Amino acid sequence: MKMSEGVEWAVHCCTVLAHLPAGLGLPAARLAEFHGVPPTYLAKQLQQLSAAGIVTSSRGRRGGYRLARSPADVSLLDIVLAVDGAEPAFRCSEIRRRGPSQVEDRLYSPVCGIAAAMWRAESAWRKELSAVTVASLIGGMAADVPIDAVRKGAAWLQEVLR
Amino acid sequence: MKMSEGVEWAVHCCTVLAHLPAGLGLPAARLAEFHGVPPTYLAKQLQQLSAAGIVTSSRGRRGGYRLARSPADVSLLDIVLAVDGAEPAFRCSEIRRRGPSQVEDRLYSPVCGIAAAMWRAESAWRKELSAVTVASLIGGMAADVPIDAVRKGAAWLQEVLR
DNA sequence: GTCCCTATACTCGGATAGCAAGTGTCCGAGTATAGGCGG
DNA sequence: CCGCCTATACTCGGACACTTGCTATCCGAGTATAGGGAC
Repeated sequence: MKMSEGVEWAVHCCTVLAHLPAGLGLPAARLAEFHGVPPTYLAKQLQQLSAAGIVTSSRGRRGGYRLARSPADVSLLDIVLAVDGAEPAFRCSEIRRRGPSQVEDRLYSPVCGIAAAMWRAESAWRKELSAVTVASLIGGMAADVPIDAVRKGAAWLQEVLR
Repeated sequence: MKMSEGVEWAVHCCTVLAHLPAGLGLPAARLAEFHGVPPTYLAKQLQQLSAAGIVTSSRGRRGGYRLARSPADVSLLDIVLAVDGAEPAFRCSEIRRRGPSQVEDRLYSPVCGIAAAMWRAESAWRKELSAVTVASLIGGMAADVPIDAVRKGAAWLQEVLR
């Protein structure tokens, strides 16, 4: 089981977008440049974030992406579901109803015990992810990202937005 | 993000194997028949369970698979890791160290805050899975599986083991 | 000097190839059994 | 009648195609801006 590579990019992009001055947007090409990833592919993830209502886009000159909501209102779970898909990782194909031991459909319990256990675990996973927001990530970065990197990033942003 | 289809099969197989009389094995073909899945592909999952030390196999006539440990000592997590791979779903590619804001490697904290949050969530997921064992699954089934299905399954097992 | 218009350059969005991993299958290596043969 | 030996049938294990979905890319649709011209 592996998560799409684009999730990592999308989360990083959101933390960058959270630092934009209100009303301004940052083009996908700039975000790709900042993170050193293929611009054309990153565009795809940003489109999915846009479709999910996490970011808004504006076209044309001086256009780009910006957060659609407050950083505190965007959870890690929101981003993961937007980019990686919302359907659960475990899919029950109801094989318990096949083979020589099968009986009438109406006799089975609504959910298989194995699927229930799997979904309980996924629920715990989602709960942890929903407890983390872009705002809290940025808060953690303050004590985590090298001060020089912060400075260089801010300078770059200044340059690009001009 | 999706889990391998084989995980579901493997878990079901383990619950069946737990019902075998001590010392006897059940061939992959019989397990496939019981669950109504492709025999040749199920064999692959069983090989992985065998490699992980969850089941043991014996070749030749009257051979087959049986649980290597007590059902209470086989967790759902064991099976998932064996079949679906043990590496974490989220892989951090350290993109924070790329682009215009990069600084010397030694200045960065050992783990990226985003990766830490992701792995915390995965840890919660694994914790839930490790709390469920084949034994507890079987216990739950007692109240969950139609009595007629249990009876037919037991009869089929009797027939096959003869 | 001010307003308007047009051309331009820049942006996103969806449609389009390439590739890796999961899915599905097959045949060869190995072993316990069953039957036959000799004692 | 008993024990041994061989041939057999059945099992797992790894090597081999195929398909799906992720990865990566490109070109067309749309828009704000900048510059020039008219008033």
